[in-house]
Amino acid sequence: MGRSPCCEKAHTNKGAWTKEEDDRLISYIRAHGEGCWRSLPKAAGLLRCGKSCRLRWINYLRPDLKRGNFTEEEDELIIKLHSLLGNKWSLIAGRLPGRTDNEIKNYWNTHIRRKLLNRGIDPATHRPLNEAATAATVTTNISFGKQEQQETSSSNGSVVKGSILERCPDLNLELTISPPRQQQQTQKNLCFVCSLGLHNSKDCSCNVSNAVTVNNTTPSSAAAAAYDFLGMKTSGVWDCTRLEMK
DNA sequence: AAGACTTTCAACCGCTTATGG
DNA sequence: CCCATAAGCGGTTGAAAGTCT
Repeated sequence: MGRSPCCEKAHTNKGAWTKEEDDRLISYIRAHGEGCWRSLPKAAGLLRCGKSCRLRWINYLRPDLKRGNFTEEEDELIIKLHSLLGNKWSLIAGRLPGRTDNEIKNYWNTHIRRKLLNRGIDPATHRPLNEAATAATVTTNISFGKQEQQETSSSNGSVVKGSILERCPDLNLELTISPPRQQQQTQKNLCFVCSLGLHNSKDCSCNVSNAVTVNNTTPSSAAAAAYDFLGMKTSGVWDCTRLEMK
């Protein structure tokens, strides 16, 4: 007994999209907005499944997509966010306006992985390769899912998540990162540091002072803490009570 | 010039999560 | 709650383009 198909495959096109299909999808969404993806293909006169339409729109046709090469700053941001979030491409994409999860995932697999390997860094653990080889089971990623949170031990007992939970039994590991789009609409000409939501950082060049609430810390100390955290400048022990960013 | 090999990235697949009745 | 359905996500695939020999 298999999973029911998402659409009637006999009557849908597959493979690369034609210019005409693109035009139909664009004009339909312009006129009606992103509504129900399942019913969209029929309404737009497309022989595609809703999933395919959604993907095409999100990854290729959306007008706010940046396209083009990634900048050095974007590279470094992706690396930092990946070290923090792991393969949560949609979360990472949420921090890079104009970039899609698919694009970032592809870019990671084709460029950044190699870049890190050339630096002698294991792309999976973000630790030096020789260290990663000897401590292969150590992970610095923060877990999100129920299943992952159940992983609290390993053969050598050195899983960071386990030790964090041991040291901070009340820790809420739910990490909420707000999308930057709304801020960017009201804050023009932000420096790179502030574009990450890290206002008041010592590296801020635009001097935008803005409230960043991280639990009970003051905005400025919270921002500084968050910067250190994202910049992995901690002295090896993360202040796990400050992980929640709203 | 041409065939082999490698790289890139759009698109697909199947699973998980969210939502509504 | 439970179930059905839709949306979202991450891993994977494969065609096309690029590079090497």
